[in-house]
Amino acid sequence: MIIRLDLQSEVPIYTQLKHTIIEGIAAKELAPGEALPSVRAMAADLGVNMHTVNKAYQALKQDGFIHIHRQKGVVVNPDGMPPNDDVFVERVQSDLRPLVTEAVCRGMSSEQFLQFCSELFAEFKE
Amino acid sequence: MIIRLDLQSEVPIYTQLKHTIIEGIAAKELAPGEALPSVRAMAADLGVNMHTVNKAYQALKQDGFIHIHRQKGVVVNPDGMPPNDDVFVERVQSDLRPLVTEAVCRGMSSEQFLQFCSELFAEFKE
Amino acid sequence: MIIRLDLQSEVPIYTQLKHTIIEGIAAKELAPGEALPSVRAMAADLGVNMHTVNKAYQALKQDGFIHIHRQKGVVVNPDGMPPNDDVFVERVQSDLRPLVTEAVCRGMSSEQFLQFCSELFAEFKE
Amino acid sequence: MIIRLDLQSEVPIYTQLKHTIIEGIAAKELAPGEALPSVRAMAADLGVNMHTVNKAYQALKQDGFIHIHRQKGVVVNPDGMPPNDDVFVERVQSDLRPLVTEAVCRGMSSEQFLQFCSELFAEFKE
DNA sequence: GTGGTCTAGACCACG
DNA sequence: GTGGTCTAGACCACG
Repeated sequence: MIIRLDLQSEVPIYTQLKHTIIEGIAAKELAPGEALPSVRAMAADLGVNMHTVNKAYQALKQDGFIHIHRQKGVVVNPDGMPPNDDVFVERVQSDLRPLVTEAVCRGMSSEQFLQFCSELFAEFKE
Repeated sequence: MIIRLDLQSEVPIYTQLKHTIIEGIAAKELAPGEALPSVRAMAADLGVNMHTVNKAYQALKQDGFIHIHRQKGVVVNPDGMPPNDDVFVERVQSDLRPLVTEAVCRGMSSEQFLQFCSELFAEFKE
Repeated sequence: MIIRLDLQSEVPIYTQLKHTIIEGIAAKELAPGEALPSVRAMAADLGVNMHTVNKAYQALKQDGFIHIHRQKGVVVNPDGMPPNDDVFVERVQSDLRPLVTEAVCRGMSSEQFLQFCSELFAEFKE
Repeated sequence: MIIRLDLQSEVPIYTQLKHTIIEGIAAKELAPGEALPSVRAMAADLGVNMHTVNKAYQALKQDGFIHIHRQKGVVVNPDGMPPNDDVFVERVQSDLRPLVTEAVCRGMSSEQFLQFCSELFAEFKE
């Protein structure tokens, strides 16, 4: 799994890393139960600090995407992913809102917007 | 136009304000050429720091949503909205990506996701 | 509010700080809406690192005991405390279990144990 | 005696093992003088590291719950359990304190809390 | 070896 | 000024 970070981005490195790992799971490059590099190994790989990786891992653990075992190290949650619950639905809706309103202002059609969404789903849903 | 800010949100207040104003334009509550309250007045209204309002206004000006005149004050861009250009398209796609990948992981169907997008467009496109 | 930390303790400093703040709320020394010292001020007061205080604050925020505002700084949750929910009930039960089993082994009577609990409640419930 | 470990728990495995063995003694599943599996056998049974079992056993020996003989192996202390001394009383009180203060904050009644304690004692005191 | 905790110190976004 | 992020480096508990 190739991880590319944009150190110049507004998006914090740990958030980028979190997103990339979730993307890796969505793309089935990372299977449930599969091990992730240790905090130190990942940090060395990416050339970032251990704590930055740890922050991403803790956030992923908090959300239920990964488990952090004392023994096995870090693994993708073998019991499946966190659910499509109300909290997530609300987050999707509130994250979409400013994107859609700006699209409306700029004259991007709903068709084009939906097309982008569909293409992304197609990229991950085999 | 009623502006509700969530002071506990992770989203910076100036970003929330920017989003709300863009939403106001999308909803046609704010028409091109229409005046917005001065930085000072808006700050007093919302009970937030003048710096915060100023930052939101500057960002909106930068993106072409509003004009800031010394005399006429702040107005919604009378010449129309900024375009649906490549930069925006790329931003939409890169903002949608982490949302869609997490949706895929959590088992939210593309149909449900697209439905949310459609509903948002329906809310603003009369 | 006087905070005493035991730097030699097995209990991490940030956990001790978390406990002390919860105790301060239980003792009504800290009222809902009341401000706590900033991360830096608290760290300077206690002679510990900013990050250690921040970790305690983040944990308290996560559990709903405090709010961290960009503007007002850190305040005791003005909307009241987190609820006595199932998760807490289970935590109480699972934390009590090893304590009670060892008490049984050592011949501490349930009367004495309950007495200790009652005294603690009496100390905080006015 | 069935030992269930939660490998995902925050509680160290050796602590969980220690707790379980003390619980076994409290439940009279393990009688004074009764043999426990060797470090090696226990580790194999539980699928954990020998170091982990050894650490639990050493801690139990330190506290006076078990004896470790070169020849006879590991046995529950035949001379009875460690006493209900001041050190234990202080530990009970200091362990109860953060639990009770959080219960007070969350609005758990002392009655409910005491009830949980009583139920646990009832489970072990026949 | 691995994650957890802690420190010291820096820069930046936010207000 | 305040919290958020990030780095570099250290020690320790756990396994």
